[in-house]
Amino acid sequence: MRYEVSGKDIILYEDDLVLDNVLDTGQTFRWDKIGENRYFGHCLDKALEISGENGRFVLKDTTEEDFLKVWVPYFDLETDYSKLRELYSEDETLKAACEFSRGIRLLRQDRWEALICFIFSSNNNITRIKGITARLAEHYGRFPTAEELAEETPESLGYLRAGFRAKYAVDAAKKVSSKEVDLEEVAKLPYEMAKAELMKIKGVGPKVADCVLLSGMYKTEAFPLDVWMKRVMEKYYKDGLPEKFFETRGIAQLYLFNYIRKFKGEEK
DNA sequence: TTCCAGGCGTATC
DNA sequence: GATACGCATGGA
Repeated sequence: MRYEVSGKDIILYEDDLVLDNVLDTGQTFRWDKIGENRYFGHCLDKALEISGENGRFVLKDTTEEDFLKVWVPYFDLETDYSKLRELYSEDETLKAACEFSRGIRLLRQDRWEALICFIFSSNNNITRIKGITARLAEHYGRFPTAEELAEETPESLGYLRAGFRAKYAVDAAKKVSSKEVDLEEVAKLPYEMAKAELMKIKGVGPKVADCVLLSGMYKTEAFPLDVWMKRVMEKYYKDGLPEKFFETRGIAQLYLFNYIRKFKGEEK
């Protein structure tokens, strides 16, 4: 990764980044595609328009300070994914998935934002999840804090049209704001303990917890098993994923998920 | 109309 | 601990 300041913009040079494979694959629900290789979205209250392809990107109207403090960590630009892919290439399926899903990265999202967004993701589709989170942020003019959301009720959140998930969001807000579930502390716990803590929140089961642990707390052992990943496991890993991938299986999951959903999905 | 969407809580065995 | 079922909403 290298970059330069160009007027009000930042120019980013990074060969290992494909926006469609990072911002439009169900890892985050806070970005909209506004053109070919062009997205507008948020990390908490920070908004950004990013565009580009083939290793060159423009972060529009971005200070160098925001770039270094917010977007470098968010896009995980300090991690060398080629070393991971080298490891993954020892496995035939993972190798194919990596070749298909070029430029995937694990987003380092805000913990609280990830928790709420993935609560809204359960038994839901990406378009609706984006709509719900957009209405939530629009209502407050920014992404609400846990304290603010804890004042709400499932009824007062009716405008979200989140269905049965509204009560889960309120429960999460109450437990997080009261520190019954202290996200700062949870992030420090080892994977299994952290997962158990998150699952104290209603609406947070194994899958949602793993998504929050992976993209909200960067625990790369977290391995979200949804319907698509269950198909992957049945088809390619009947005896389980090889042990050598355990520590980073969450990132392997990103490649496999995109592979089965976009590529194998089209084959029917 | 019916089915499904990156699941989860609850009841039941 | 495993399995079945309902759940709000909206697009296909």
